[in-house]
Amino acid sequence: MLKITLPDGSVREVAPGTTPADIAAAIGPGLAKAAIAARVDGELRDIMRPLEQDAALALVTAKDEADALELARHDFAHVLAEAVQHLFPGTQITFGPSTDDGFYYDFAPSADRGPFTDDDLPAIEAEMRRIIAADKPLIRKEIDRETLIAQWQAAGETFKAEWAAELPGDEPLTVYHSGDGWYDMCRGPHLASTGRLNPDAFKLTRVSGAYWRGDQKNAMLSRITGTGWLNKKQLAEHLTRLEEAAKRDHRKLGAEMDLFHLQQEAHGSVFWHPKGYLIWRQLEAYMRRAIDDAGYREVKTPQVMDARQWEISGHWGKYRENMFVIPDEVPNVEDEGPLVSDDADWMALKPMNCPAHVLIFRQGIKSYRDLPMRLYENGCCHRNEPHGALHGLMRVRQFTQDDAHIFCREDQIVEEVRAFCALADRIYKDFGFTYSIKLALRPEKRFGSEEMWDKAENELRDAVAAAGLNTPDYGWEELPGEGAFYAPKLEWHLTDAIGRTWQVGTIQSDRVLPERLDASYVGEDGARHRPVMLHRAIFGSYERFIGILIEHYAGRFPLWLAPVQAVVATIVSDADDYAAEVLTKLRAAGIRAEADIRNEKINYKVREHSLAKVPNLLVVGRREAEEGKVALRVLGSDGQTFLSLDEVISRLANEVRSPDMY
RNA sequence: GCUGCUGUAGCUCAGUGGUAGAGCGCGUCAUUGGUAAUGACGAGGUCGGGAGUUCAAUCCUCCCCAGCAGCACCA
Repeated sequence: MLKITLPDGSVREVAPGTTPADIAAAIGPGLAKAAIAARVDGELRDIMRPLEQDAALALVTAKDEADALELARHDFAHVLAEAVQHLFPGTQITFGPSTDDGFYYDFAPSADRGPFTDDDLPAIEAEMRRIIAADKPLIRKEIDRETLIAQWQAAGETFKAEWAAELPGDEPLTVYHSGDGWYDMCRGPHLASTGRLNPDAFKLTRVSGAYWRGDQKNAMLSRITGTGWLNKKQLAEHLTRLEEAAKRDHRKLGAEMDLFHLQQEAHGSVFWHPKGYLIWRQLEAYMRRAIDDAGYREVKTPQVMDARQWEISGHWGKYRENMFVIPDEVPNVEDEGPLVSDDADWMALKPMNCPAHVLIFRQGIKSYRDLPMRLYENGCCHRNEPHGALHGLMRVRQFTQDDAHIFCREDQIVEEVRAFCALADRIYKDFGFTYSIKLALRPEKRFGSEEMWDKAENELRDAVAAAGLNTPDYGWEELPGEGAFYAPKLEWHLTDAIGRTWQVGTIQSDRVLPERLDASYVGEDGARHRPVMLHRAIFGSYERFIGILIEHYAGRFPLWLAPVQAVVATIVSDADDYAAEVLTKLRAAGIRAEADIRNEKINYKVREHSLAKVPNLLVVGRREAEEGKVALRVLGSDGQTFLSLDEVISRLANEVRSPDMY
């Protein structure tokens, strides 16, 4: 007999081969119905999988939401695969996991049919519902590896055969059969039967391409993605969340609020409109105050440099596919012949600012007394990004980084990184972000010795500890293998108002570039030494950061960033003169204000400026004009307050200050 | 770059093998109205670009470009 310990501490003796489902049934019919899986010694398992030894057993029900969702999503993927193979014989199955909000399955469609399209989804959904309604048992079986590979090959499932052959270990593999002979190789666990899924809790959302095993060199598979939940309500809530996120889309709000636009003649580069550029200028001014205080000095470096310089820095060899290159000669103006000669010299638009900053450092002889030297640049970079990667402001081909390089001695690294952590902390909090910090450790392909990496990683660890940020509150985590090829890096991941995360800030120590560009300083000993170079950014790029801010604030910028901080709206034209007076005073107080004296009803004006997300609406009619007051309506509130003009001015003048000016 | 989808007025979208329509916006006129849409009239597009099929293409076919969703990429 086996001794099975339940969560309440009680022990049941059962015969070997008893399943968790049997035990649930023995406890009570309610539990038997609710139990969907089991945790056996902590491991999530099928409820129908026989117990073979003494174990601690906990039955899993829908109340264990994380487990229940994981099981359901995994099963949805399984049902999706079966449905597709029913409907489209000849389609090969490959791989289909659960995801954060659902599941997907990658298929290799038959050659004559080609990839799936959106039009196929309704039929597939219907077939999935049929399979769920059929309530087919999902039966786990162990199968000898060679047998399975032979079966897959016989069935023409070459991807599965490849996968099975390469799975590590030599123990038997597991497959899950669903009723009528269909099966997929899968570690499991699964629900006991397809009928455990809620047919109204999933939706196929898209088809797309995906490379086999995530490698561009491999075949392009056809991926069908769905979202899956435990019940209809959860699905509806999820769809609502997606709609809410879509409302914040910076591309949509950017157009509606007249902040910027993109067009195909300059795809990947932004046309900033006056209101959008106003936000940019606020951020720029804010950042300049911050870096001035922190002991940086601002520089400006060339947009175009000779290809030979990029060869020396290593970019020509490692990064050229992302660079825009320019012939260093007068283009051929004749109708005939090539635009440039075969032996043209080449220049390139800078994709990064770091080499230029080293070149500034190298001018003249630097002493240890000059260190740390912190050079900051609003550096406009161009990168020839793959077209499919471009996305609004988030991924562009021309962008401006808040980029700085700190040249310092080895013994200054920890303090410099610590100070940067403090600076970043203050800045992110000013924008209302929380964040987590990750340390990306040495990747497989890397330069430098193990000793150098040990040292570099420890320096960053020490600095984060010195800043007090290596705690769970700051999501402190180390990411093995994620570092740059020349250095480990610290990454700041912001969490926005609706819980999404964005990687923006970074600092990384670099001993490679100073070497390549032969940067040196004279030490106390009179000898030449290599400085270490810390690459760092807080916004990352102005473009992307503004994109993130638009979505974070849903377009309702805090007052100091709002392009238009107040609108004076008249009710009757008799108040026009007074409105002009109010406008003048607002502007004199440094408030970005406009007047709306159009011949429109006040309802119309309120609606329009509210939709335009103007933070303060100052309504003036005859009464206000006579009494020297305004009716202040603050965005997001229903009512209005009547204040004297002086009160409103002093109140707004106080509120429009940026957070670092308090 | 790869797979799929999309591309009609400033915006959102409808539509048809016989050279296009709505709402909003815009303009003009009337209206001076107290906190989320006053009314009337009017202007505005050759239907992403190129080629082909056809008597005839915005609509069908092909190529190109861009956008969108993923994948890959992201110093």
